[in-house]
Amino acid sequence: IDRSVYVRVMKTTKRKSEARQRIIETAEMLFYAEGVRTVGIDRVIAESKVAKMTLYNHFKSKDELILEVLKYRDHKINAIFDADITFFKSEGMTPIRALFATIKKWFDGEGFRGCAFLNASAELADANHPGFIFSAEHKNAFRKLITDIVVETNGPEAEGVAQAISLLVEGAIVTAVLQKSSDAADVALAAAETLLQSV
Amino acid sequence: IDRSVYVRVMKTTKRKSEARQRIIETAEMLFYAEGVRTVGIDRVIAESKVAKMTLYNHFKSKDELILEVLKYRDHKINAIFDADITFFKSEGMTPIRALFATIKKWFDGEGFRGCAFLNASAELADANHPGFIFSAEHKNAFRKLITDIVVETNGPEAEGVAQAISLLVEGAIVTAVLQKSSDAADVALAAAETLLQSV
DNA sequence: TTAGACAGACAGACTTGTCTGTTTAATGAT
DNA sequence: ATCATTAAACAGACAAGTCTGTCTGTCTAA
Repeated sequence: IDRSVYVRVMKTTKRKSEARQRIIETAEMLFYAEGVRTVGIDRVIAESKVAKMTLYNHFKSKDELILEVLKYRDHKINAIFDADITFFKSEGMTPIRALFATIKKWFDGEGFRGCAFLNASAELADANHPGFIFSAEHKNAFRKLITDIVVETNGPEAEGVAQAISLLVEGAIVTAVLQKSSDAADVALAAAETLLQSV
Repeated sequence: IDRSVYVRVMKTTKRKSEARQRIIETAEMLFYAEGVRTVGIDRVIAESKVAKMTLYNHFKSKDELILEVLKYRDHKINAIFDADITFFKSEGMTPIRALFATIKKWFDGEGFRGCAFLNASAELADANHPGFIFSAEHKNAFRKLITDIVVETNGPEAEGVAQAISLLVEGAIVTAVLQKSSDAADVALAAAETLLQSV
């Protein structure tokens, strides 16, 4: 392989990723805090200190930016959940309790405003929007995470209960937002343990 | 009291309510189907066949219209739920099963797009917006409805379980939207009955 | 030298909300 | 029974600001 090509690619990639990453992270923050529709492109470029054309060179439209931000948040939230669950398990919690401790910590975190994917799908209000479709996929993956945790301790016969626990978690998320309280996480955990006992 | 004043008030009220009601019903339909932010005032006046000033005579701003539409939908949905639950109970279902039959029917209904109040609070993205506050109150009332149904058959000691069932229902709503399926209602019912058995 | 980032003007469509003038329908008076 | 009055509704232009997306030109760093 021609070395100069490799160097150019690397340089390009590196420079690219700096501005692009700044845009993504700023947009993620703004979109989550104030909504993907409320926050305009001008706001994103101002706060990420980027030229407008830089943004439009990396993303062909706002809709594409929204999708990329959701993908970024998907990776980020998955990593946080993995790390937190691992930590709580290392403290001696059962996997289920570690899951709900992670959720409660999330609810109590500064600036918690619910699930970015539920919010985005409500805001987009269009089941064909790539962001809506991606949100549905994210939820499928999240349900699988819960299923793995349930099966880990209660065996494969508890797989059906995992579906119900997923509903408890989703319900707790939207309830926590409207109640401005993380109490729903406790209610959900108690119910989840009751359901698991009945397997 | 001066009779002419009374007459004038009546006339005013009656004329007023016709255009106002048309606006409210049209806006409810549009807001639910496409979102309160996506649908503009021009769209509402065009489809309700009303002059712009007529709308602004009845509602001082779009935000006020949103709030009034949510109040209208609150009454409407409560009436539908009451009627459907009563019907399903008359068919011999237990109150809990009647509740979930009503929910499943709602999910399977044409144009189901989730809970208007959850959608609105996500779209408004502002916990101080009157529409957000009203949505929280609506959810409190809905949770009370569930509690009453649970207590009706399982006694006051089941009140705690009602909180969990509320989470199952809220989770089922958002899940049904993303999965484009009413299956979540069945999962929620099965879990609710398990929880009630353990009281 | 060259590709990307920066800066900012600009187009064009869309937003909410205001304003003016006309039409409609119900009432009270003749 | 007809006519004048009056309040609401209709129709649509308009202001002022927002939005996304495009374009041009300069700067920077490898």
